[in-house]
Amino acid sequence: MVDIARLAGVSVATVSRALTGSPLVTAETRERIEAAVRQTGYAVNPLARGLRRQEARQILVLVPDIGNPFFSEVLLGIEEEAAARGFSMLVGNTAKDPAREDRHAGQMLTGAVDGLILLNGRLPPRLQRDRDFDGWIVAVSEAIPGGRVPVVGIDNAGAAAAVVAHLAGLGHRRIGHVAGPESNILTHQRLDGYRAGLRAAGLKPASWLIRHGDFTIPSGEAAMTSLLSLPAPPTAVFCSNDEMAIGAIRALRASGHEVPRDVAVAGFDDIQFAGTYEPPLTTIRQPRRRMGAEAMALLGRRITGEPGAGGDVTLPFTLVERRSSVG
Amino acid sequence: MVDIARLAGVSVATVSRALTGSPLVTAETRERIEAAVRQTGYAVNPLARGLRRQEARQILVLVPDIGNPFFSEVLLGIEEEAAARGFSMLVGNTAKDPAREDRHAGQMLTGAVDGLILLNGRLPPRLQRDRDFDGWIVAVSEAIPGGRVPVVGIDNAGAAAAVVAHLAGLGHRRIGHVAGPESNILTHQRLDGYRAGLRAAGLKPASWLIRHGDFTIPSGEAAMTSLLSLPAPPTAVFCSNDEMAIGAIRALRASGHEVPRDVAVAGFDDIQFAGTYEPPLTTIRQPRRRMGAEAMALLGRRITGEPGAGGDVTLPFTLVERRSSVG
DNA sequence: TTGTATGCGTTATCAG
DNA sequence: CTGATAACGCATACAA
Repeated sequence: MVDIARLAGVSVATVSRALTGSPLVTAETRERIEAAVRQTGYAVNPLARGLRRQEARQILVLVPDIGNPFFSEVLLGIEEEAAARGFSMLVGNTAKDPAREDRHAGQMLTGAVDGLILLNGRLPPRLQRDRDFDGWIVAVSEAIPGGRVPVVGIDNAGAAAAVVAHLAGLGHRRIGHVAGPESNILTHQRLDGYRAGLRAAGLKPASWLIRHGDFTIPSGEAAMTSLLSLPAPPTAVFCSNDEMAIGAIRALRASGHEVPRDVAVAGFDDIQFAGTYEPPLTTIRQPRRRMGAEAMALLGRRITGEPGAGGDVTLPFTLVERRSSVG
Repeated sequence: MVDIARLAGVSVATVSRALTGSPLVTAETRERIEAAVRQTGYAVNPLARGLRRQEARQILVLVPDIGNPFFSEVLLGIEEEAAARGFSMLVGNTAKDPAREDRHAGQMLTGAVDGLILLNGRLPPRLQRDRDFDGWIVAVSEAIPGGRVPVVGIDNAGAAAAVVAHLAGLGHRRIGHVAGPESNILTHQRLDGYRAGLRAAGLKPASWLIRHGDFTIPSGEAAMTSLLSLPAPPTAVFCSNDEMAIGAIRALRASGHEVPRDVAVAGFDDIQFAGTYEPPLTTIRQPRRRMGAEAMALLGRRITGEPGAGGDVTLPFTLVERRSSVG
């Protein structure tokens, strides 16, 4: 910057002003400075600026598994909105490990990042005690226990109920459910919606039609296999995510059943391969990319202290009817 | 830090030395300082440290599409290795847009990041002219034209040849190929391998058995449809990635062919759903996570100036034989 | 072994 | 409108 100043024949203070778009600079002076910048290829040092301004213009996203397509699509939305707002995106993989969560969360304390987006369903331990950062944390998809963190997501219970309504509308009366892990908030929201959907269709929720998986394909296979061993197996199954639905279909196929003729199957999320699978999967489409973008927008507003920052954001979902349920 | 100094009754310089692990500190003094740190929850400001040391302890990964499972798994490997080495990972989505590439690449020039990992097959324009950063750039999977950047990946030609050998070994004599985009380096490497594999099996490469797609499912469908319209369609098809292989299978199914009975299909990459698809896909498994980790390790060594930094890294691939080819 | 002083590159305050 | 200068938080050369 001192070089630019010399080249343009002004002080560094003026260079700084010109570069930050201050109105206190003559058009002519500004032009000289910009010429010097172009000539030298100079670029402001973000570390120095950040140190001075006490901000980093970076945000951190904590993800349990970057490799999971659901999360990576959310990341895409976050990145685009972040870039549009002049923020860079740091990504930390936590693998649901509290120690890693804390290590990454340390970047909030040190000022390395200005905000935090959580995709992993909970606050890192050290942030649970420390409420100082509450205003700079946003969650996506999965609500954070404690209710301190605003969430950007869909109405999971409503979506689950919509799936059940669809299945019931097809004439099914024994509708099973492959739920997620017990501890997961989404599991409960979707389970509640499943029950509500049954009641709305005049059916009685029965706990023996419910199995818990862990959102993986093998767990969906195991859950379906278990359901099939029932004296009166379900004729339709709503799975809490698409991976488990694919697992369920595999189990059905392995035991000689045809989908949806013998058993209808529905998933949740509309991951990339849901529409390509054989049979294509009936599922709930979540606007993942938009969820990411909205979360970043909300966080950005909070960081820059814009007035209408707002709280929770609920986005619309879509029930996508495909061959796994409607043959 | 000044607080810590006061608390421990030493100067900030000593605190700094203690925190950076300098040997010039009494065990006893160090203990007092560490106690003060624990008590206050103090953490070093990375911006200040970075400004002083002229480093950021951050690296940037440029990805064409974060949402693509292939890339996101590589990211996972990069993140883990980066974290292990004390680096944070910034991710920039380029969508193959040179303007975005340049915007992100600017972080190299400003010193916001210490290194760059390329997953998008080319150098950002502004870095093509400027060779100053050559030592701090590493590519994964896809070689960068110009040969200035070390690549971490597999022997793509060898892998393609292995697939063809497998297909030929099954008795196929008309083996088609659905290649990637013309401009892509991987396309050419795999195309070369395909031809080499044919010759090794005593078959003659024929250009009419080759179609180009763009690595998407629909493009694979279109390519296969086109191949099927041939007077003598191939009895086996090697696709340059799994998405196109899935597209090919869809096209075959749509036109009443059964896989692999009528036509055998093989893909490349072994993405998550390759093994779950119906039929499960014969493909080449790339060690994506490890590729990411090795790339970060290489970059880390270069940044810290370790002696045996090395150049290109070629990792082993695996031919995974599944039902799409061996029925 | 520890303390003092300086500079890393910017921005903001205060004069002019 | 512009310039001089202090301060952001830390690491290091130099003294002690």
